[in-house]
Amino acid sequence: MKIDPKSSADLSAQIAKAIRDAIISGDLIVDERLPSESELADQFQVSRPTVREALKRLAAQNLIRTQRGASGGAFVRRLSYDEAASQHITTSTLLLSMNAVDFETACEARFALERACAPLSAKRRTPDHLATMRAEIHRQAQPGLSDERFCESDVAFHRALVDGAANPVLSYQLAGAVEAMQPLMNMITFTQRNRDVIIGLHTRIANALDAQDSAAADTALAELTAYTLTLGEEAMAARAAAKAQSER
Amino acid sequence: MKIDPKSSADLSAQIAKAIRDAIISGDLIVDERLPSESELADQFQVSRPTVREALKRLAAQNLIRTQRGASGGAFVRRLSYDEAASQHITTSTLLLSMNAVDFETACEARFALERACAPLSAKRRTPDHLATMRAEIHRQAQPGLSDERFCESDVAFHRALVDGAANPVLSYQLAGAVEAMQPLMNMITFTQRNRDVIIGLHTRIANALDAQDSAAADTALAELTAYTLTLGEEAMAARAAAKAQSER
DNA sequence: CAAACATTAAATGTCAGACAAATGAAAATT
DNA sequence: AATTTTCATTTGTCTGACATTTAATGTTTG
Repeated sequence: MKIDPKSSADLSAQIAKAIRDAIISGDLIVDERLPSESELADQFQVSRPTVREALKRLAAQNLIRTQRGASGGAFVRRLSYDEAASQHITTSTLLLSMNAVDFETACEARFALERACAPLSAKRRTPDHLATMRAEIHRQAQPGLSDERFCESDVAFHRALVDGAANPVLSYQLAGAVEAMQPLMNMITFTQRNRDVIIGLHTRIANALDAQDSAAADTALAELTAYTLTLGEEAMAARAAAKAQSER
Repeated sequence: MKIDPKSSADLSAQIAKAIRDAIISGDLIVDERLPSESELADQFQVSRPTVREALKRLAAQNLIRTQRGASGGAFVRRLSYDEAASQHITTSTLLLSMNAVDFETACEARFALERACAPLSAKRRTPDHLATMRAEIHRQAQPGLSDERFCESDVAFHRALVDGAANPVLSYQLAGAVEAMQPLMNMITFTQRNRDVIIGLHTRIANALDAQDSAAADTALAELTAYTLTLGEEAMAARAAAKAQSER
């Protein structure tokens, strides 16, 4: 584990990279303790604050955890699915908002990926998944539900669908696509009619998964994709019109 | 933007969270300059090293960039697709290796997602994508190619397939699934016969996309999935046998 | 002897102040 | 007018110190 003193990059960035590489390559294994900050400072020939900045970078990526006190220190952390998913969601959300990704692109990506899960979910969904989906459908039908809550429930429904595939890697990957859509979905105003259509399609999807009918699930998902796209287009058009109005 | 002095969490973590939230909520926009480190230290009532640790956390997530000198400082950074994808790949790879994800699970996830891209790719692939795929197929057929290079080319082929869908969000999401599989694929020893089968399937996929025949592409991908799975199982069985041997 | 308590050492968390290095802008010079 | 010099600002790094947490050790006591 060495750094290049001639490099123009920050020392803390170099040190972080050196340790990160050691973790990725397997030189440092899960729950192994890193040398203390003073020892690392000696090893890399830098001061302790510089080492600390490097460790904070790694902590931000959930690669290490630190513990105070005697026999404390920095330990290589086992990355959990939940943590990885939450990181992934944050990054995806920021990526979409900062690059002004249009509704169509995000929507297409999300539903394409979800349709990939449907056949597996039809095969493996448990009663638990079905119950979650039906509970969310019920919630979506409640009168007086705000648009935001409706979207939240929509996300929960689709996550249950994805989780039904019983593949944690798939769930992790999909979490980013599904959750990152939420800010975009929140721009839509859902009329009662809109909701009825969506709830109807959700019900068809749940029934199809219940009957382990993969083809029916796919058809319903395709229809939901098309419908969501038209809703999104309408919302974007309405926004554009409102903007033109305010600028006049 | 405030922090809770009573919280047990590190001050630098709290400050990083406060700034991160401001970025996510849109209070801080792309290319906006943050206050200088001394000013932030005053605002949050902490010392400059503490502020610096917080900023390094954000830098590790590519949320800010820093510039030295007069009129320098920390600026909110636009997250690019490439950066987000590379972060996603690192996280996915670590997640798989640290949690000892089995070949079957990862493989299933990867191909399920890829098959979701195939219809879109059949519709939109450009001559460029087809050329890349054919070039990689040609590379895969070269004699004396190491297993590692073969896998590398395989990844390049599949990324071209995904990119053919012309949906950057999809490409970003898939990058994690495809690249993270590489370490697992590297455990496989590809015989000439194995390679021939894979190259044949790759050719069928390229031809199908060329002909914009989505169904044919899906069939070939399904066969490739099944074949890769058997190869993986054999490799894992061989590994287990070798281990049993060495323990005897 | 065992359990409760006090002590201690090691480690991270935080702070204060200083200097180095980079950099853009203003001032001085040619 | 163009070039060079100076200068103020800001991040990068270092030194040294103190606070806080925590486990291990030692001590006392029932």
